[in-house]
Amino acid sequence: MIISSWNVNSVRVRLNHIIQYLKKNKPNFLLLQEIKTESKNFPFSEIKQIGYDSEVNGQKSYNGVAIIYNKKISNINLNVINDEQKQSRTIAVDVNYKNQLIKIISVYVPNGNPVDTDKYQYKLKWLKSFETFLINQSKLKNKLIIGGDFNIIPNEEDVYNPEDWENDALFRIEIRKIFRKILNEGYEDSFRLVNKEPNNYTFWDYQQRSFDKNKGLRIDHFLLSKNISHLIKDVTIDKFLRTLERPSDHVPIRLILN
DNA sequence: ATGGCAACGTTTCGTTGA
Repeated sequence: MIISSWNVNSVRVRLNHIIQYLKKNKPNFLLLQEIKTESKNFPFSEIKQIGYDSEVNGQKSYNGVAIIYNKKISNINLNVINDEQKQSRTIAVDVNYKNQLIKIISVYVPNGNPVDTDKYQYKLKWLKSFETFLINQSKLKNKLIIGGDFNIIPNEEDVYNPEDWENDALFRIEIRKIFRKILNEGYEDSFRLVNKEPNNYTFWDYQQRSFDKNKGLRIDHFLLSKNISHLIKDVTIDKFLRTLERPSDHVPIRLILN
């Protein structure tokens, strides 16, 4: 089974890239973030034409997440946590894989900048309640795959110039500690299980030729509950998508399961 | 070569993102 996750920065602008990606890589699930549209304007029929169904938690202008899939799913859940600002940042489905029930979550964590505003406080509170949800799931011994834009740079090797980012909402110690706490509660950063090399990024800013200079960030992640981490065969970053005309500033990450 | 983002909504600029 193949599961990909991609912050597309507008599903309507990126539709051709998405279709190209589905045809080429044939993931069974594609988790989207920042679709930037209401659910009713999601391109359901264009995606259905190439054999995929879609579940959508949309929002006008900003945020919005979705799951595109070609497997039998159940238990669709918009909003796995209570979002105090009612922003569309999570969607989950269950799938039966090798006789075990696995919950697949597409997540778009708040950015949190600037750090001296309520946007940062919102990120902190949001992450705390997401952490609580994941701890509860862990206690229940549930099997989870969480893919998405976490807006967290986990470590120094995940950013081109760490000293420039020390006080940024993506890299503050306080934020990185929450990420570590989640891992300590029984989750695996799947990419780091298969690749220890620095400078592997999933995002490059549109500005200042960041992609050409490889000035990027690793902020898109696949976390797996440790009770299914043995299923991880490979995790790749599909950097090619950043070279297309009018790309998203993020590229997909792709999880291949045994 | 010596500069330089993009998407949205309502516009033709302000806001947001990372």
